[in-house]
Amino acid sequence: MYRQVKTTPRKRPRQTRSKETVESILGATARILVKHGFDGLTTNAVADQAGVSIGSLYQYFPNKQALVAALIERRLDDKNARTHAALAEVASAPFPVAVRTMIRLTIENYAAAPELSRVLIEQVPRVGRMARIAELHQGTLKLVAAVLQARKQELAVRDPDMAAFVLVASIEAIAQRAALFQPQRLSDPALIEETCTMVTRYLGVSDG
Amino acid sequence: MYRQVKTTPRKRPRQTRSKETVESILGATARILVKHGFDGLTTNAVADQAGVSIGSLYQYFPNKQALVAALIERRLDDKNARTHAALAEVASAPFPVAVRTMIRLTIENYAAAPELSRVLIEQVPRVGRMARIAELHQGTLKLVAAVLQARKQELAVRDPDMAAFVLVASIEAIAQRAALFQPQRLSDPALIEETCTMVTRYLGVSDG
DNA sequence: TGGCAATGTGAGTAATCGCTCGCATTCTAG
DNA sequence: CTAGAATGCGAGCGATTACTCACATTGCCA
Repeated sequence: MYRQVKTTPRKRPRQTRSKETVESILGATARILVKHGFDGLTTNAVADQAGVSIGSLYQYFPNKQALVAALIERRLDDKNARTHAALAEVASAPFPVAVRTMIRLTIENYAAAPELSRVLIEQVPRVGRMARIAELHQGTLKLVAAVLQARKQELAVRDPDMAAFVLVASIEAIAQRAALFQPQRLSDPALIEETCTMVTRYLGVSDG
Repeated sequence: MYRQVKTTPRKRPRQTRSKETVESILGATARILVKHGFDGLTTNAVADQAGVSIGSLYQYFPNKQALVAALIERRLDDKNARTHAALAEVASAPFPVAVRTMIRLTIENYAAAPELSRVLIEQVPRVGRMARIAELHQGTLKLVAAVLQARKQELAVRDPDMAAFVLVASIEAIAQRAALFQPQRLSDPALIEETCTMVTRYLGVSDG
């Protein structure tokens, strides 16, 4: 689709002040991206918002795309860490508890910054990271499938891989759509309840 | 987020040749948008691809955004017509049949042009139509909720509105993710089977 | 056939914006 | 304290692209 651009940093910040500069730049990038999209994300606007000079910006980021790539990387790392921690936490919990926890955490994750999530995903065809996303996503599916496989005796599941795919897609979509389009549902306990109901009934476990 | 741009046509094609011109322009727009994204969608590139002059393009479209807006409109109209036809078709069918039909049609819809679907949705913050999308989406939710409400006696559903939200989000996400990320699943009968299983178990009806 | 409406053309303009580079300032270690 | 590394600055350049406008061609109807 797109020719890939280099997003490797030119220089890495060593001093405190330069680390703060980079943080300011990335913070400004996120704010502008959410508010104005990629079109409104001019490097001069970022530098202005961050309170640094345009030359400083280019010290640490080789081009505009690299700004966005850095945000994407951070977000993927964060999400990956959270997912693994959550899965580790519920690995041996009873299914109803595990299901509820995963759903709750997924909703919380999207509720935190729905617009930023959305707009960053949209930049992927432009700045890269599709392979990383696919890899992390596959990783999550494998973990979920492994959990389903290990406890297949207690579940009404035919194919753990397919079940993992269907469930992950559904839970993520419910969380994302609520966050983006129906934020009032985020504070309605029924959102988690109904999502749990759907999952537990599908798995054939009673809704603890 | 964005300042809205005018996307009203400057002139409407009357003769066959001008209608063909407009079709060529929109066809080229779709192809370039899918292949290169909005960045690569220059009006000169569209005119080249369509085999028309840049001046002709501006005869019918006041600006670049209007090209994309026209594609979005078409897609929304198409999807809306399909959804309503499908819902009318299954309104009185037994639930297992109705569920299977809706899932199959949703998957087929996304399977037809997954990349174009994705990239058009992403242009909405840029060219408008969010209100229209929300309206159509609400319409679909209301229709589904009405069906669930009308047959609540036979379903294990607590709140038809919430159930409609959860189901529509899930089915659409499964279809979209399969189409975009795991196209091999599109030809696997288990995809429809498992999705049907999830829905019918959630609704508390037997999986005809 | 002729006149007017419909349609098509594309060179060129003005604005925007990504990015550079020469210079200035601050920090750190010997 | 000094020298060199680290960091910051911003005017300005060159490339790109959305769009115009004066002119040309085709279609249709009386």
